[in-house]
Amino acid sequence: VIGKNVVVTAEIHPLIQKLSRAISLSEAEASLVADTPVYRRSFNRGESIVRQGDRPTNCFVVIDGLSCRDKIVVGDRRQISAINVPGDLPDLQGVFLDVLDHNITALARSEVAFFPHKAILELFAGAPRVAAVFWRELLIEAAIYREWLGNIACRGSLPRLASFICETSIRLKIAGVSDGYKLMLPLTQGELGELLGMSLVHVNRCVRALREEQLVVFAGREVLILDWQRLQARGEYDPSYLQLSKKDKKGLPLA
Amino acid sequence: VIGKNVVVTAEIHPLIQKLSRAISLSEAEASLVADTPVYRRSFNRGESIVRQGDRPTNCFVVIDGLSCRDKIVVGDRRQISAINVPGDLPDLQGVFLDVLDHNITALARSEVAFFPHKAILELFAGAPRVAAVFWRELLIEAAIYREWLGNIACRGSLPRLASFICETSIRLKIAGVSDGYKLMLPLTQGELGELLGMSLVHVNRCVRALREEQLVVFAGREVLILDWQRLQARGEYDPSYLQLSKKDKKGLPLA
DNA sequence: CGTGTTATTGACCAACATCAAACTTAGTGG
DNA sequence: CCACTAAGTTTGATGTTGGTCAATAACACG
Repeated sequence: VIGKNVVVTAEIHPLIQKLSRAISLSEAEASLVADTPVYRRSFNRGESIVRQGDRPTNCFVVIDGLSCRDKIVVGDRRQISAINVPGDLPDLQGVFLDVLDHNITALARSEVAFFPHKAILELFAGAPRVAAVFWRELLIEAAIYREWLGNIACRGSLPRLASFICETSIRLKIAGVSDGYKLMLPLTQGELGELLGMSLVHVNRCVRALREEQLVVFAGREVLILDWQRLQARGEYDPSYLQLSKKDKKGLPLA
Repeated sequence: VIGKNVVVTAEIHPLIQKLSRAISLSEAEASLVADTPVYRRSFNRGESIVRQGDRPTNCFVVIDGLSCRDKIVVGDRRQISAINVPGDLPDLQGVFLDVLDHNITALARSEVAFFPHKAILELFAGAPRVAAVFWRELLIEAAIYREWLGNIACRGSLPRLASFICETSIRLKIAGVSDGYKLMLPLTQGELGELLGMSLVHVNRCVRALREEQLVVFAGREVLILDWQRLQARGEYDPSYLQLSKKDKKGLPLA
């Protein structure tokens, strides 16, 4: 739990850190945020941060690492519906809805900061600009789902994979954990398949195709983008749904 | 524009009507809501209510009719990513994000009530319980997207169509415009295809299959569910993501 | 060094897309 | 009321994408 004196604290309050990226907080807002108690916890790859059926009383912000939303769909098939990057607040759902309909699972060792629902409700009531940041993020999350729907429904497998890499590159770069070309993405090809709605075998074929086209190299838990523009073209990727600011776009050769 | 005296007004303020279904408004809340000015407008089938690229200054609540979110994905393919039913507030996006990344198009003659962004922001600041209603709805919308992702990615075409009918039946029933068995759904099979991510021809075959299995009849602009339970089974449909209350479930033989 | 996980490749097959054409329905104007 | 048109539906034939099965190779970890 962090005290009032934010600036000189060794550990910056994770919510302040997160919000400062989006807006510049006033003194009053900052101290309001700084008052919300947090406790940090780490999760290893494969661990559930929250589970389907849970009725959480806490919410959390991702400080570091990578996680995903997932759900068992039919018999044994798992669907991954979203990737969470540092700065995300993936469990707003728990604040407003009773019971969780999916899991959030760590894909890499992740550090998260929990804080009580009550705190975030008070924050929303007391600092509308902070609430607006979260409205925006939730709306962008919805826009990402729509984009994925379009990808899975309309595009072939290779553009689908290419689009995913483009999107994730941008999101990791905004989150400050990638330069946009070298991505730390510890996903197995099986997980990529659960994400993109295709079989493990076919993911492999697409990965190979992207390598042969000199667009992307998959190296263990890293992904290297060799040619951003051609990759974007291959994925017919238009990032407008991400609502990027000019600052966000810097450093990526977006068409 | 509606005055303060809500109860005796001939036309009930559409937002009050909408919110009363979710929570019981206090006097103070009701009068706050009643103060937000609205103007109504009708749209014919095929008309855009808002368009990709717009920077709207107004938001709207659907009073009656049916509409969808849609977007041109690749060359000429349109993807429909969501259906809006009466009571929905589909353009919260415009309040918090600059530019719209998709259209909202009327699928049947629709009546909507517009009100300025400023009004809804004031409402959120002044009535947190009202804000909570909209948080919930946006989160459920996101849950619906996730469910559709799972459907398109994991399930065959017939369960996909069956699931869509189950979901829409429930949503129309909650909206108060269907008994859950007879749905007013003026979608062409082409539109169903854009919605489910399959070709018009294949939609037709699935429609026929559902008819032959005596589960659903498509009659012009109406859909009749003959056997809810078997339809649900055929679609492997689990509505938990809709966060239904007990009241909502009444009248539908959900497993 | 062995054991389990992940990646890679090939062969085969099914679901669904595409193409093409006939048929039905609804709307329009004479 | 009928003829005409446009939109939507239905059906068949054919082709392709990507799934499934199966086996091997490369790693990773104790």
